[in-house]
Amino acid sequence: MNVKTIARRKRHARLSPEAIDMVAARFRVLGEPLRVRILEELRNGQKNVSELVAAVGSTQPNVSKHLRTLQESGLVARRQDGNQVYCYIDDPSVFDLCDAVCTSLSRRLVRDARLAPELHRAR
Amino acid sequence: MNVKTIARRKRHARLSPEAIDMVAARFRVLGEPLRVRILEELRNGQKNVSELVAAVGSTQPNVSKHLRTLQESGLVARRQDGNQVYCYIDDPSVFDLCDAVCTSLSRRLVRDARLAPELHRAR
DNA sequence: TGACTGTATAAGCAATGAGTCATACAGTCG
DNA sequence: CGACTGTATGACTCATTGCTTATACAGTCA
Repeated sequence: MNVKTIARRKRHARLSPEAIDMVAARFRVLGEPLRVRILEELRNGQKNVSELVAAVGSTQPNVSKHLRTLQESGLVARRQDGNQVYCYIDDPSVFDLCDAVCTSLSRRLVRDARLAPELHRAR
Repeated sequence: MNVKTIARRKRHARLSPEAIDMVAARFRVLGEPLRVRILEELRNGQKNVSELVAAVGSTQPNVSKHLRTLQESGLVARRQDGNQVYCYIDDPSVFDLCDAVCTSLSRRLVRDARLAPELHRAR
């Protein structure tokens, strides 16, 4: 696929199969709670792997693997400093996605609450 | 979780584990190429199941199952009309997500092309 | 050099989920 | 009613992937 195929895409034009695969792949990376958690932790600044392990409450190999996934997708970058590896957000637009989803979900929750208020009454 | 917990979330405040799970779940729904394809097909208006099956080139049971997933996540709604079931977008903000990902991906592709132009030269 | 810390990787297991096939169900039409 | 069409569901297979454990590798410090 030409490099700028996606960029040049007209509004509402059909995405190519390759483009759809890339879009779905990006969403799939964000479809894992632990990875979203890691991104949230990095939202306030870089952290090294150990700090992330402690912050998200998982094992070091597991966090390391998720960081690899996040890096390969271009969302996170890593910088080695001596013994440690510092991770930081490489594509801040990912937070726009998260915020948009939060907004959409909260709208839905409020709407559902209106439809069935008895299920959501404060305790 | 209180209904408006997500809605009231402060900017950069930490998301609750439940909120993170919900966000990841929404992304996971979008992490399947066929589902993105179905959403794209519905972008220009409602379609019944048979039309979707023909449009996306999959089997009827498979499309039906993905439609169920899309409906349960609140992205798509269905309306029965006689023998047929018409599907339509129930949360148009999903296209904002897709477009944002496309923009991000194209930026990355262009950037990578600058770093390694020989890999992206037009054939 | 050797001991230690921080990170990455490999192997194995278990769960998830996409796809297929067969079939059930519902609506229409004769 | 029976035949037919459109859609949903259940059972199954297979590939993917998250997690764990053990281990390898790299950097630091004595």
